[in-house]
Amino acid sequence: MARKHITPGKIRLAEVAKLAGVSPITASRFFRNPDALSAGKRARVESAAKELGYVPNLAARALASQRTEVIGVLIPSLTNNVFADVLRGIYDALDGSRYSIQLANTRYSILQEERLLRLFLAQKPAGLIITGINQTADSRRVMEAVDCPIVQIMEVGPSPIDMMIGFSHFDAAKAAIAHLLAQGYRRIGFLGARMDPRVQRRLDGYRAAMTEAALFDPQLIVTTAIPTSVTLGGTLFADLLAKAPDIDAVFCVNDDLALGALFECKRRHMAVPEQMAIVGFNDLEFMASSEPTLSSVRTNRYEMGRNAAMMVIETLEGRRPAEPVVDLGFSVMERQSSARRS
Amino acid sequence: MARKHITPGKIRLAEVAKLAGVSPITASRFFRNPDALSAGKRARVESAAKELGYVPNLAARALASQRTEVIGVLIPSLTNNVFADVLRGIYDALDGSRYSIQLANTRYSILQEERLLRLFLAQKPAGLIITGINQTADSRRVMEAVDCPIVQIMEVGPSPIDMMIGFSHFDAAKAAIAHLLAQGYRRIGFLGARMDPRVQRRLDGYRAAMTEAALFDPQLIVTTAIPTSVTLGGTLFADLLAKAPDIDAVFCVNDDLALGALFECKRRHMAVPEQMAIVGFNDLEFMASSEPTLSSVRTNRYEMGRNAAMMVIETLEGRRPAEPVVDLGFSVMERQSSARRS
DNA sequence: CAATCGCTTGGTAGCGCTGTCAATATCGGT
DNA sequence: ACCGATATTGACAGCGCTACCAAGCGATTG
Repeated sequence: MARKHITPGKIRLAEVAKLAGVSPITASRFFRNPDALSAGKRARVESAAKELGYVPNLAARALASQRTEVIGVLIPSLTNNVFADVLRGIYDALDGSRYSIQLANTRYSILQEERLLRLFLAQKPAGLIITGINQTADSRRVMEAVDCPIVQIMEVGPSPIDMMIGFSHFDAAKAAIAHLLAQGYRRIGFLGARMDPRVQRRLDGYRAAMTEAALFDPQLIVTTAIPTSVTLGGTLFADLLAKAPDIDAVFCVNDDLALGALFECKRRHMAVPEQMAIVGFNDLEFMASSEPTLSSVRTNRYEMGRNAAMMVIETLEGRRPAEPVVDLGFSVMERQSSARRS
Repeated sequence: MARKHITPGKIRLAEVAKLAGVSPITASRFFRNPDALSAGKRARVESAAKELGYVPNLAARALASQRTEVIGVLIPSLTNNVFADVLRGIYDALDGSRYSIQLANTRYSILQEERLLRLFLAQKPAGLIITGINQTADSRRVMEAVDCPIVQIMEVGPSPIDMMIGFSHFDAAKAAIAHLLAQGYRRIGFLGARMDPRVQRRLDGYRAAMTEAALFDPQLIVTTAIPTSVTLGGTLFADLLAKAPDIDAVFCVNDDLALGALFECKRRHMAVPEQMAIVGFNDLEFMASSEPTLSSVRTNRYEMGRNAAMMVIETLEGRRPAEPVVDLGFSVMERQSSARRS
């Protein structure tokens, strides 16, 4: 005998089948597709499984069926509130389903992403959720070759690998600037941190809006590769004021920067919005309850995660979503910090 | 033949072994314990694996070895910044190791936690990280029966299930109040939300400090079961002021509440700290850059996650940590919002 | 020089489940 | 009563890997 005898207390599918008086394969079917059983056997297997406290061995299942029930999720950051909301949506959608999540953090590196992707795909995931549309050419190739539903999240763009859900960062930033212009602001600064591809597209939206209004001026732009923080928002805003002391508004690529800018204004006794309008991005919870309340661009992060997971599940269950690319849009939340100029 | 023939392109351990000119079992050992091979074979297997792009099949490994290389992590919330930091620590510690993480969200329910725990343990995880010390009696029983390293995180207390890493929420809150008392504040309010066990212990710490100073007054306490938010901080603070208009300071069980209280002070044109001192808890990044800067109790969340994961790994590798219970402490960050009363 | 030891290596037999296909039961229609 | 179609069930083999045991081998020892 090659190994020690079977653990006596261990409950395997065979035990359940024997107690139910059916063959193991029938018991197996009960757990995967109960409708295929006759009502009588279904009830017998069910009660046998409950009586024995049977729990399927997922490793054995994965090995025999050559697939897993794991959905891989690749996100660039665990700290960022934005992804926390997306993740919550994903977990909520998968809660109670047979699928579980394998999470990995790319740290905003597409090379890391490629490495993690290969790692994931080698384990034959049931599906994949990946952030953004800027993968390496190799990553794309690998994903196109693989046979599982893939959803790109956080933004929409041309040529999805498979499915896609998000919104246009370009349009969202442009709309934020349009709002400021409509309120009468003219010298609108731009604050950007971490400059990942999506932030870059927000900058493009800003540039487009300002150029259309014939107000574009590179002096109005301050960016850095440093990860975002409230403190950084204050620092960058100070830099911006040094470069362009005559600005009357500032668009921040996220709400942390906006909050930092607000505090910096307070420190300088600049009235918001009278002397300085502020608009953020994402509309985190605190934006609506600061003093003054801060304008922002609301993005539907929870829904993005939730729908992405649901799109994967539906595809796996053969009900492929009618529309593979979903634009969740955004809305400009106009609050005190960008009220009309007096 | 029971199933279609082996996929031609598939690379299995056997292929690697053949190319390397060794037996499959020797190749297997290379991936699990390279030191057990002679230098020559080790190099041959290594280059064969690389040449073929071999990736082990984890399902087969788990089935054959009767264990997985998955560490289960049970946390109460995905949204809370505090857990985001802990998670980051865990992921960082496990990055590059053979272990992966299975995350589940208990939503602050110990019954959910028990359910998830059973689900996890049925899959024989390599280890387990679980939040807090308030598990159900059944959960405890189940965990004590299982043979894998378990780390309770976020707080320390008596009778660990296995290992434990955190700090005393009681002492931390007490220290925050001691600081306010030392600064001359006397009517110190308490703002609490979500009132989970750890927040409850912060309340106990507050009560102890106030009672010792003969300043305890139940009118000073405002709590709610509602999940925390900045907006809620403002609301609760307003409630507190209605109950006890003569307060001169407020201790908030987390930084979001503290920020909300600060904004509410601004709305009411109450000077901070002259008319109202504020102290938060956790010391999130923004506390140091608000205007005024906000005092808080710094907790070592990232380190907690990181060390917890490392404790699990070390135990798995036979180097059991000398000290199974680690108190990471805290520090009261004294900032403008609780400067000495003038 | 035989006995012993430690280190490496390999053979064998599953781990617990499911894909494939065949066999049987059931059923309505003619 | 017969036929084909459909619904249910089961037998078999094997998914890719590792636990267990045994054997080979050179070095060490009395």
